[in-house]
Amino acid sequence: MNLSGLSLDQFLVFVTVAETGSFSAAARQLNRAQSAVTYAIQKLEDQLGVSLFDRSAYRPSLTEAGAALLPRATRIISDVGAFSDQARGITEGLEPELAIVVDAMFPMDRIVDALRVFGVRYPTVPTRIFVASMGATANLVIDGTCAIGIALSFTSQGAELIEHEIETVRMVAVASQCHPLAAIEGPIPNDELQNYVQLVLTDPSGRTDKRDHGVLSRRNWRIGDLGAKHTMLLGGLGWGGMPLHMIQADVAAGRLQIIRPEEWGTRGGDAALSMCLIHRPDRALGPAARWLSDWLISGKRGPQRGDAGGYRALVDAAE
Amino acid sequence: MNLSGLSLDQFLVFVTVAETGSFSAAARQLNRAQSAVTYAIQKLEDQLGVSLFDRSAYRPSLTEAGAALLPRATRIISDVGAFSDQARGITEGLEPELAIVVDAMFPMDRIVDALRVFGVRYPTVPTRIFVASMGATANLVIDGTCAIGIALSFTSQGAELIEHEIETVRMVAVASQCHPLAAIEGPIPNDELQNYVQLVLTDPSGRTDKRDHGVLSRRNWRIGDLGAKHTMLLGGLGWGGMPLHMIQADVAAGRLQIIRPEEWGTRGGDAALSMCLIHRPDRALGPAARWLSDWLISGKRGPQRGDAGGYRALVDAAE
DNA sequence: ACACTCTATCGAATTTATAGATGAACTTCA
DNA sequence: TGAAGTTCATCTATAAATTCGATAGAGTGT
Repeated sequence: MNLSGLSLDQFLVFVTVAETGSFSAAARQLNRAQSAVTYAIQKLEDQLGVSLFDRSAYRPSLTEAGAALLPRATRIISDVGAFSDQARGITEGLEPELAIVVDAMFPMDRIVDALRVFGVRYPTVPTRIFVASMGATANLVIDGTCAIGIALSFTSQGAELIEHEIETVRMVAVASQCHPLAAIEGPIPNDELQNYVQLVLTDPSGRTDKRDHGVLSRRNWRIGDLGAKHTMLLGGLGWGGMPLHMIQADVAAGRLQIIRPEEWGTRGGDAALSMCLIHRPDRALGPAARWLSDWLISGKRGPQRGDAGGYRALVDAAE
Repeated sequence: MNLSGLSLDQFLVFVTVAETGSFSAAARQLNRAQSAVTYAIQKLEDQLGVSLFDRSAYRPSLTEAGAALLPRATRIISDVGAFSDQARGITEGLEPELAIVVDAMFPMDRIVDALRVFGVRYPTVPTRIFVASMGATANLVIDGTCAIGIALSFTSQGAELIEHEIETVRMVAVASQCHPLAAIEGPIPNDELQNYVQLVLTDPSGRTDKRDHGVLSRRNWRIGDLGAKHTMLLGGLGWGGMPLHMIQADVAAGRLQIIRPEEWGTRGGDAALSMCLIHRPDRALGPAARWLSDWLISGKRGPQRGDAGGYRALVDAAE
């Protein structure tokens, strides 16, 4: 990698001259002698082999080449600004980056919504989002990969994790429209269900392997990924439980049909899983993580697409 | 704007040390003394107030802060590389940037396809795409705003522009499914059409105002924008001509119905407009513009989404 | 015509980066 | 376990760069 001797300062001077429209004005703005500005630009032009400003008039004007190169220079300067902003944030106690893990069953638009506001509130904190299933979610928090996680509450049992309930996800059993079970109205008895393949989300982590939740059929296909399960349900490979919010569109479009296993109905009405925000008690959350946790726990919603206010509304929401 | 005294060289050293995993190795790679590398990193850490490497072990390792800041530094370095690549391209005769204008009727995916390959062939040439209607297209080429344009051939008549035909666009008359005309099968006589509003694309530039193409009705609504015309047709406000490729999906979905004005049918079968690539004869095209022209004139297609080969195929297509 | 502002240039002073040498800590390998 | 080879921090002298301040020539505006 070769920088051909270019320096950041040259870019800054280039951008400043382009903005102010004059070498002298740029010098004043940068608190430097005008000759320093002239020197910097001349050297930059020498190094690039390109003339950036046309000095034939009283005030210099960008050449075609200068105009074409300016956007890249501006971007470099603003990236450097972002770099030092982030560094300053770190010195002031902000976590360098924030990793979170979200259970695949959790409605992703809640997360997207929160992160939209988060990005405005903490522009310098890079975030890393993992999506995992069941025990794997808690594991990423336990091993410290992620500062906070959103998981099914029972998956973190046994580990010392702090839980805050933030939402319940309604689970429904569904089957493809073309599946035999879809034709049955009303509660479906157990022994009928047992004739068909049940698609069961399996825990790749082994943390909850012992427990099986709502497994009614003898013929189980175990799938590690909720998206894959979704696809298989759509493909008519079997029946299985899904979070309501993920299959609502399919039900409305007639691609999937909600079915009512007898046992699910009696056992506590419709199945509702409670999702918790979890984090390790022995690791203090940084300011950004704390803010995001509070936001999610409080159930706040940011301004929605189509709301009035635009970016301004985001800034307000971020306090 | 304050750069807090940061220098590009520091970023380069930072990235190099992170890549090589050692101060000494970085020094060798940069052809500098090891003390210079140590000095650069120390100074950077001082300026940021953040420790970037943990030197407690034999080999330095990135601190958490260093790891978080590294991506931004890498990006800055690569942006600077792009900047000097672009500058070098300009010195070697590449045009600083390429502006083209495309008639709204032209199938945009042809352009997107060409630009995908173009972006690989000429990564340093920023492109600017205008979309305009009728005479406005030619005007942007005539006044020099755009080096090349894609326009209906008749819109450039009278001006000295070089034309190359590259494609014909089939025009069809359509009306909303719920429009009375949609119910009529077979050719529709003129005096029947005259009872309904015809939506006519108007030329905002005045270049082709004299000529009216295919205007059959007495009741005309003139619209300056093809997308708006599309929307109005969908809304059932009238009938009008549209490029076939733009309304095919609507016809298939039953939102629009193709109708057959008697006069259109007799006058030269189905209306086909020939689209030309145009440019000024008195302005030599730069290498990038010439390449793009040749590509479009030759009717080449780049690798499509879903084709094998991925990025490699793009590079091959770009020669 | 006059005062003002602009850019280019020059020399001197200052700041900054660099190589090279040295020492302490660590790794590797026999 | 010991010897040879690395690695990084530190120091000094030197080389390179950037900066200022002054000056000159040219354009602007009143």
